[in-house]
Amino acid sequence: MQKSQRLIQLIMRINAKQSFTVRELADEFGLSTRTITRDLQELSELGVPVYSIQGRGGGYRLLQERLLPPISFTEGEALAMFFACQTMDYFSSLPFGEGADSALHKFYHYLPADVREQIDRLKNKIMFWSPYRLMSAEILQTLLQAIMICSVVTIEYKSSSGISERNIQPIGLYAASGYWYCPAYCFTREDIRQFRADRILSAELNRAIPCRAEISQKSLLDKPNKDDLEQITLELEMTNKGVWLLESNPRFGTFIRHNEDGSGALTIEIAAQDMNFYVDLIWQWGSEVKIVGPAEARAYMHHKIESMRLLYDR
Amino acid sequence: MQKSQRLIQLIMRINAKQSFTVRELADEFGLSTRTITRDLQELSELGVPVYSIQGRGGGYRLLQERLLPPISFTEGEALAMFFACQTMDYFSSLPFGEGADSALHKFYHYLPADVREQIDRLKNKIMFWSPYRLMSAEILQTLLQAIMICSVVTIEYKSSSGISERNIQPIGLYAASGYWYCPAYCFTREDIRQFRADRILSAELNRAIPCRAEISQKSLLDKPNKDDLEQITLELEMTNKGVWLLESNPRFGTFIRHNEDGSGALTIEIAAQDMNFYVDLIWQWGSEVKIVGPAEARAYMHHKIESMRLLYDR
DNA sequence: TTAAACAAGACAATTCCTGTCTTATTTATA
DNA sequence: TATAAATAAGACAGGAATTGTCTTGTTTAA
Repeated sequence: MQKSQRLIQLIMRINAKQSFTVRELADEFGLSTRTITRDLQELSELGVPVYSIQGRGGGYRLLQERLLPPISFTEGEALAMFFACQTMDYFSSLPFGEGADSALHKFYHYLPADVREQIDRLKNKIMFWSPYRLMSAEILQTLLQAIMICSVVTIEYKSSSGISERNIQPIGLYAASGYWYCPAYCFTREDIRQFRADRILSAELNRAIPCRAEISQKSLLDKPNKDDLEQITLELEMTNKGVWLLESNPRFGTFIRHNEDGSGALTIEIAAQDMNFYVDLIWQWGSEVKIVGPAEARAYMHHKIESMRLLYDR
Repeated sequence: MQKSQRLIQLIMRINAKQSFTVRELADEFGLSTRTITRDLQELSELGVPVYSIQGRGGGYRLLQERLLPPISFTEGEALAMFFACQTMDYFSSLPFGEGADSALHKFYHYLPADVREQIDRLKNKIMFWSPYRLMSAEILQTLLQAIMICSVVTIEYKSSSGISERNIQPIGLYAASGYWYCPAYCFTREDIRQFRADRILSAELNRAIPCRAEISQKSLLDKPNKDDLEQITLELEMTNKGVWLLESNPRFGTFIRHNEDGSGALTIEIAAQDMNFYVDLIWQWGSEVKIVGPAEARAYMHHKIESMRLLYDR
């Protein structure tokens, strides 16, 4: 193998190991140590971040960084990655938010001029607005670490009824509609609960409590099994505007039955225990969406209206 | 310059041009055409996607793709890019969603084994859930194209009052709380309006109408100047739970005044024309958040309560 | 103190790289 | 149809770069 090709191979090889000795590589490539030494020197001059440690047990190390071998991306891919990283920029509260920022710069810098121009044209024209940056990075980081090493975390959680201390074993983290959520097994409630990360006031790894193996196996994709819960049927009627409002709602959109005059109706099966949640949700649409049944849902609605009257009628 | 280093230079040079002849490069590097031919052959064997066209006007071309020179990323950067691309995956309705997907695979494939393992451990544990995928990619693509070439678009828009046809000149695209929005100059209203992309039923470039230069200059960061609008002061009172609810709301969170008993109050300046919008927003919190003033806001609230009573009391 | 690493110079043998020359082939254009 | 402008690729010799060996140092953990 010629030198020019060997150098590229070397980059990949170095990439795969994080630490190695000259002797090792020399044997691997069937070359003398002198040659490998020279190659490494050259790579170093070309910007590959390796450094050497002399002495027994020494060797070459990658500057705790990893290289990527020369990959080629298509223009579309490069664009996509750029904007993807820009998105991450807004997730600065995430442990690797910082990485995204620096990757973004490297990426941008090495792009061919015309792709860069295209990006410039779009830069201020496309945005992913997200309020996630409001979160404290520290707590997310603790949660993330707990997920990785399957540890229990002691948190202070601020629920509507006040602040309480709990031990939880986090299953994952997900961002949805502007908030970070952490599904976790709660040792107090002895069940899986969703915690909103911004309501966790403090979080600390707690190694005293052994973690539950069956919990650490779970992934975010495992849906809680709601089959065994009592189901009820929610019936709604919508005005024309109500239809328009609900059409784009991922929860209800697909269930709408359209009437000829533009109004609509909707029937959906929900878990009985979620009823109040759904009524509160539907409340936001005011008189555009009417709850027809069940009676308990209507009763809760009446109750809400009554408390509004009391609040405003004096 | 030695061959090994020249090859890396060559990659970058090729990257910058999309098309070139052997002669050109030979002059540029001060080498014979034969050498360059050999180099290109070698690069081709190393996976650089160049191809040649023989005959007059021929030359070498990059396979309509662009290469990136060998960049090195840190482990953190690689992780960030991976998750960023995964995010993009959910934005599959975006024109470059597909690119993100393929970039993701390339990226993942070339990562060193232990970084890959780390990603695997986190893959199902961190997610960015977004409902953007519900959007038709076609319309977003048309809008995006219009933004790039500064063209007018004829759209069918579904507002609450029905479907209408309009000519608009898009300024940008942004994703927020699960929807894509397109701020654009509306030729019908003769003003800038926000269009929700999923309510655009069809979109077609319309080159017949000349675009407005002052509009194509605008970026998403240009905030509409609301200084000249009439301002009113909205006053709210919250229960303990109301405080808890509003704390995490980016619109109100920072303005809360806390009382000793845990309840709170809030004063915020808003544009008079946005009042109904704000009252509708506050409505969702029911009796936890009370509007104290101005009188018009309370009147609108009363009106909403009354129509709810009528709807449910018969 | 020793063994295991890296650091780097010198030099000859060898390999490879490069330019030149050559012959073909392809393709657009006049 | 001829021509010019491209690529494709073989052969070969001279020169340049690469390589291995040998050597002398230095650093560091055990």
